[in-house]
Amino acid sequence: MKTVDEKGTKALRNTASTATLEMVAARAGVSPSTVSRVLNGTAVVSSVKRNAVGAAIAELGFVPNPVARGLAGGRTLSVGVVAPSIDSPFYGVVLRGIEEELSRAGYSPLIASSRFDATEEQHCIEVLRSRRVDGIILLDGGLSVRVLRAHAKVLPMVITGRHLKAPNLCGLHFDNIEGGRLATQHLIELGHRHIAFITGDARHPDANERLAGYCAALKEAGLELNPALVIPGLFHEASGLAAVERLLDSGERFSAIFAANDQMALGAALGLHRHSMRIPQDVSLVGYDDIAIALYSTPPLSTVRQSGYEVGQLAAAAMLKMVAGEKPLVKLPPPKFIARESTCAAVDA
Amino acid sequence: MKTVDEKGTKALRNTASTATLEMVAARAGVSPSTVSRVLNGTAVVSSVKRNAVGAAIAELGFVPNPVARGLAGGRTLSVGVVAPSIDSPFYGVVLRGIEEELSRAGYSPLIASSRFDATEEQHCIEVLRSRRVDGIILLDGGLSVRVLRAHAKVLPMVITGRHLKAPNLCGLHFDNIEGGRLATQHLIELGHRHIAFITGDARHPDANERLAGYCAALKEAGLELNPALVIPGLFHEASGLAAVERLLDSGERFSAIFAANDQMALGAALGLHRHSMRIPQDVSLVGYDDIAIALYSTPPLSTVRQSGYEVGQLAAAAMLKMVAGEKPLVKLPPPKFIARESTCAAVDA
DNA sequence: CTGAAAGCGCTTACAG
DNA sequence: CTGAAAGCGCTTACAG
Repeated sequence: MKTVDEKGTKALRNTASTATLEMVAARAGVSPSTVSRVLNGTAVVSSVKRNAVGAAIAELGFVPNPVARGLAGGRTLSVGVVAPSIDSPFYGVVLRGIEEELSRAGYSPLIASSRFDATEEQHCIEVLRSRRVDGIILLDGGLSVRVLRAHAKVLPMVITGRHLKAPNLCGLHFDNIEGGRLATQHLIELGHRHIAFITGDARHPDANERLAGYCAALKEAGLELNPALVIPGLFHEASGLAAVERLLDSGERFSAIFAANDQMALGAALGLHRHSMRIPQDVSLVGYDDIAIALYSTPPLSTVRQSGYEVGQLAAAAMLKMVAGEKPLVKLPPPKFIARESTCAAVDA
Repeated sequence: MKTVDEKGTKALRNTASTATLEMVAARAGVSPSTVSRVLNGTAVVSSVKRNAVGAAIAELGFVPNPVARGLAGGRTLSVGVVAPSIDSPFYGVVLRGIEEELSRAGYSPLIASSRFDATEEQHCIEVLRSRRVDGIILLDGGLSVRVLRAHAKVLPMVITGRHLKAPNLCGLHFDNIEGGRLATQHLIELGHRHIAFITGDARHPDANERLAGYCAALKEAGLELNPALVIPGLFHEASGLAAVERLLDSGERFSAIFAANDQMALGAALGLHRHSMRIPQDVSLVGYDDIAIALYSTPPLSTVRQSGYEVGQLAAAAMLKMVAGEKPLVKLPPPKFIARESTCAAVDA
């Protein structure tokens, strides 16, 4: 981290809030309206005046005040983001992707946390709207399509985790079925026949789709689905740990575990460790998401990559398109299996 | 995640932006000035009018528009937060602490990421100020005291990772020396005599203080400091992994490793695993911070707890005090050693 | 292509 | 204790 001193002090002086649009107008010898027009490209302005305004802006170091813009009915250059949790390994990088993409365009995110509760989520949206955000990005919310549509009547909405294509409403959705299939296929190819699956929170579409992918892969391979090997989880580490305990208690035979996300896989890894079962020698383990720490778990976790950073970036880019009045065209990358060290060939293959 | 439907649609109607202060004034039969006064408690208002206003507010479901407030020179009820990174396991929960504390008081955080760069940090501050935030919380920045003081002249600042007590400026700082000492003492008490230390980024005060604590504990125990056992790290997993490789290459004898943060400890754990060294049987390992995943690493990591959530909460609370014109009184909890399963008695004790 | 004017929703001296 | 008025910094019809 570099140290800023003289530089910082200097920057302090010509701070954004000093110059106003009115001062720019005076300096350029035009009316405030004209300045506003060149700023927003909202009308054709003669090149002479346009240049004069440009020069005045540069000389004064003028930066439009987003607050005033917001009040005047224009854009606030801010977009609301409601995340179920701001400090999860997955949503954290999604937020980073959003923040970077947005700030590159001069926009700021206004982040609110719904704590995995739809009522809170609704409240967050209201708060954000009262702050005049130009649009709202919802990360995996629990709101119905009807409610979403209603919001989209008022301002552009981007929502992840769902397929949706209504006016002013854009859904970003990974192919979780394919991802679930990929992970399961990998295990099957390694010779595993008894593959346990730790589900995610069933209220989450992603969770059910990954399960569907697991089932599909088994079926394609002609393997029977053993319901006793499907253990409910809740997407967090503790539930992964508990799932392994249940699995072991059940006495069912298994040589591999596929957890519906990395956090549960990490919990499962600890559970196996507690019972002195080695990964992957005794049990192969696969997660989902490829969160940052997956690379540094011991052993490094094989997983399905679903880049949170990209989700964030694409969601922000879609929002930027929408506020610009253009149609967003989002194409999410397909899920990809990442083989690391938590999987190996089944011994009883 | 509960599903909201009818409820959501309803909430949509009486959205915050509908009623204005003017409407409240009309309904209560008073002037807008009076409404503003009861809203802000900025002057004594007769109880009759106060009640009338209160009733009107309730009936209309009025919520003041923060944007208008901001423009009018009042508070925006928002505070800027600049974090080196928004998706790190440590800063993530700090942000959550801030968000929860702030939103409880009706404030919203405006989060910007400096990407560990002081120039970026300066830029973030400017952006936040142009957005008229009521104050700024800086997480571990690289700005000089002079620059901070200059900013504090204009708006309240809270900064973590430093001891500072200037007007309008409040520093929150954990006792890292004590924390470093605690971790090292624990290892010494277990009989370890050759304890390696993986440092943090030296440009970070925390890093040096933890090192100082390590040195102090060795000295107190009458152990000599072996410089070859102090390996530079950068606070991320990769550097922890690399540090173990260097340590092993050096041929120095060691039975324990103390990493200046949990992320490096996790990297170190992988490094040891790669060389078939078991934790804690072959090498004891201690981290610092107690990030969420420390509890689920294999084995669960012994560490020094420095609650990021509390840092966030306290920083936000201090800011709330300052914007209210009161003196913040922050008392951080002392660091605490958390013994888990990555440490055990030295075999050659 | 360009200005003057009104207005966004609040706050804050200024007068009572 | 309370109003009328001006103003925060911009945008946007409305007229040319």
